[in-house]
Amino acid sequence: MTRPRISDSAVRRLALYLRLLRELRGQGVELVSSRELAERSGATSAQVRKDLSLFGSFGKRGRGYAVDALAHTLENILGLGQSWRVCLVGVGKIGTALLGYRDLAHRGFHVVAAFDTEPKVVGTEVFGIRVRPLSELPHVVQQDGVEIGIIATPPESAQEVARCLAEAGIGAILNFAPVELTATDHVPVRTMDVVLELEGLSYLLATASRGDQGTTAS
Amino acid sequence: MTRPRISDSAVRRLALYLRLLRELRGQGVELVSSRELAERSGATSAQVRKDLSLFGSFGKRGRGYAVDALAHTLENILGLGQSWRVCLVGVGKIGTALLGYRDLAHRGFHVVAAFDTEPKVVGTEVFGIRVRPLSELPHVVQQDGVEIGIIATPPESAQEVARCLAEAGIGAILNFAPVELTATDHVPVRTMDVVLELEGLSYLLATASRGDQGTTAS
DNA sequence: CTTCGCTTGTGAAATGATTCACAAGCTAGT
DNA sequence: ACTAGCTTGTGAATCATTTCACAAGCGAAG
Repeated sequence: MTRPRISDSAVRRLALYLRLLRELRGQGVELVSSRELAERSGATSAQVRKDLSLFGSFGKRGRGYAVDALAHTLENILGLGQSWRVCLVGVGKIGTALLGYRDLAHRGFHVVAAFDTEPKVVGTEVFGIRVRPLSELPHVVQQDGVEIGIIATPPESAQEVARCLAEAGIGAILNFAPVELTATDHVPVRTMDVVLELEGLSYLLATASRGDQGTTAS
Repeated sequence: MTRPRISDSAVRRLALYLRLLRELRGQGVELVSSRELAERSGATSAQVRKDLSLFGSFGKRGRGYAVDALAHTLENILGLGQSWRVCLVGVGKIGTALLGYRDLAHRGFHVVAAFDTEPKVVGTEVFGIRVRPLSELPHVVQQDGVEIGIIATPPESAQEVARCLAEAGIGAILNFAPVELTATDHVPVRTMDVVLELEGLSYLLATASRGDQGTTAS
């Protein structure tokens, strides 16, 4: 019941634990140890216990954690007991792929509106969602109580769209455009950038092939 | 010229700096200060200087950093002077979107092969890339020297594909399937998970709407 | 009822990352 | 040549996260 400051990486791990717990629940498993959760999530058992203990004591010593109860607790903490209304801005290739991604709805994220500026796209239906002109965004977000906005526009427009979403009272933004979004005070933004991830891998490859011919033991 | 251990987040920032530097270079800017880079990248100026100083001294006191020279240095460090060969496994919605994403090639990541198991897709051409049967993966990866593999399969197959890529001698993996990949020793994996990101935002929304009515100052 | 094996919960220690603060140094202007 | 105004590079300090290590507790078995 305490509400501690909790880091991004901790939240991510908690979401991962929840995913595993749901899977285990589906398999009829009733108890799971921190060691087991750790193995499946790539963390250490101490880390798992520390993460979970932030919010209280949910485990039974000697036995582990009750899968179903812990799943419900995490759902509460993460706000995943309820479902969220999401809107999508930018129905290009990525946007279309997202609209067709059934898992979003299954996991509680319902895309209730989509927007674009391109006249060829506006008015069409994509995977059952009608594409509206961007100008309707403020009205729809307020009217329908949209909580999360996904930006899948070209990078040039992303900042402007973010500002627009923020002004319309959106609660959070998931950004696929490869730019750093600023000036969205109070609205948390998370950016997913394929190229940036690839560049991170490039660094590892480059250092591995250069000096780091280490670990050539045996 | 030193090769320090460098954290993931630092690498990400360096890639971001590089992106900004290239933009500035395109605008004809020759010098940039740490303060300016910081503003545009969302970091602090001290952070920028610390990051850059890990690899040597590139700046001129009183003036800043030479845009072009620093860009080249970062390209070297990150391995982004060269181009990389990438293969894609899983030509579904996300896979198709990736194949159509021109920026990958522009940034030096060339998709040279695509694989799938679905008979309807195998043999077709998607955005100019012929889709091959998965069975050809080991041969192609070795023959063409593919360095990076992108997994865009359903989660059930992802682990198996990762193992296959690793055995074929791939250097790194970018994973879009919502599972933790293990058993790929020595092969770095980076996972991009839309749902996990949304769940992170969900946590923020949930805590914001619950107790945390703080910062309600006038 | 006692013992044994296993697991949690958690202070304390270690490690890692970021911020501070300032000496050193460059450039332009006088 | 000197001063004024910026900016870098970096040790030290702060802050955050992860790992360690172990007492406390549970349940099964005898």
